[in-house]
Amino acid sequence: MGSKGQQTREHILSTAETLILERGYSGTSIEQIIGQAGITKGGFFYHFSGKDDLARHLIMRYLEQDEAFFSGLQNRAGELTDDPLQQLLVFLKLMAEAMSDLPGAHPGCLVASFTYESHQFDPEIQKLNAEGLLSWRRIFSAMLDRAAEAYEFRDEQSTTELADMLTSVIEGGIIMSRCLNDSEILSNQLLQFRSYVGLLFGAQRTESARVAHAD
Amino acid sequence: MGSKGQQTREHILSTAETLILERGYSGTSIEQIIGQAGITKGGFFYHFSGKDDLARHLIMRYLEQDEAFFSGLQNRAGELTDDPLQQLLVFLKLMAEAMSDLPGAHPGCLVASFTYESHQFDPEIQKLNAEGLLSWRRIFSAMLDRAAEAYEFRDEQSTTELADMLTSVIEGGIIMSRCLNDSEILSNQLLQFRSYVGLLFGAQRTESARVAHAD
DNA sequence: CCGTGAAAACCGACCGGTTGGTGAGGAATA
DNA sequence: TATTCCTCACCAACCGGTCGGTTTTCACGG
Repeated sequence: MGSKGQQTREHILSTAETLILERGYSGTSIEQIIGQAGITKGGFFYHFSGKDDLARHLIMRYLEQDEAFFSGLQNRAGELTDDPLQQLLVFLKLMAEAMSDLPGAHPGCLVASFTYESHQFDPEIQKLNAEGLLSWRRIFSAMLDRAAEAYEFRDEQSTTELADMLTSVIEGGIIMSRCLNDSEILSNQLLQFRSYVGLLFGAQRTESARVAHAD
Repeated sequence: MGSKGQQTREHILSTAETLILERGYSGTSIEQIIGQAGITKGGFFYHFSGKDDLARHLIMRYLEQDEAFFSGLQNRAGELTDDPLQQLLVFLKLMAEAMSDLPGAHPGCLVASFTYESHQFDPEIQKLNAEGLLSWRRIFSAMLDRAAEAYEFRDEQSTTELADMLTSVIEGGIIMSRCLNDSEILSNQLLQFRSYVGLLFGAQRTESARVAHAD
């Protein structure tokens, strides 16, 4: 499949992503990337026109992979249950398990990394970054809307805000997991959010044990 | 008060913090900092022994300021109500208002910024960073514990996980607010978390009306 | 199966500019 | 006037990026 060039290109991208998540974008030199990837400067600049070009391809790749990951979980949840709320709860549980299964702490989110260095990037990359967040909002709020339609929503909580809360909890959980080097935190936070959703929808059980009883 | 030197030192620190939150630590050169602060390189190195020394003083300063901010909110909440749960809910509301009142999006959290560049820093700074997160966990879980003692906690949810959720929601909310340039997101996320706490403690309504009545 | 030629993939020396950092000395301050 | 505070010229290392040249790859005619 992938020609030699495509393989190298992909190898550069994945090496660069790892390094950048550890050291930041400005803190990662092209020399470090090529040293780690085992190629030379000329090889790098054959594949990318410059460092910004690398950055652009990095987020695009990251957003694609992330969306594939989410839709994979969504599909599995859809196979396991037909109820929209249950699908959401299963989705969250699966994600929590996936995060818990990671070897070591979560490597980090490229969108967050770039956001904390936003002045280094041209508007195009910043826009891609923001669109990533918005696409997650879309994915999550769509699931919430389906659940809200099937069940009656306890109050008029905006599904957008709830969707954003999931993103927030993920981003914040990643930071805490990394900083404290405790991979359980992110997973626990996802389950806390799941519990919140359960309470909001008035669902009676989330886990094997029951969690809440409304009113 | 502050002697001339102390003033300059403080000016360097605040200038550096602003720049670093925009551009990252590695992405901010000493020349940029001194250019913005209006001093020369020699002046900078009179106050700090190097860039890492600046970084160390930056987080220490940041953590101090942050703890002062939190305890300020806690005191105000303590003045307004005696009930521990109400204090927590007021605390969260005050924080949400403070975040909403910010001109533009939240400038960012230095702990998060450093975490996404962790390989640039020596273990001492990483430890300071982690201790910052742990101190927030302590502050928040202490408030939650007081509320849990006064009210009976619906289930055995760990207050530590809840405390971490507040930190997560703040960190994640900051990222979203900055990336989407929407200062309301962070504030909304805090209110979502407040609503979760209310539900967990069995409180039925959240807004200006009364918030909780135990069982 | 081989040879071949052109395009694709890669190398590494080199460049100008920037980086973090130094040190000798001058100005402000108390 | 002694200490504190700051300036300025300078440095070696490193940065992103260029470029002329070499190797690999592969379709295609023999």
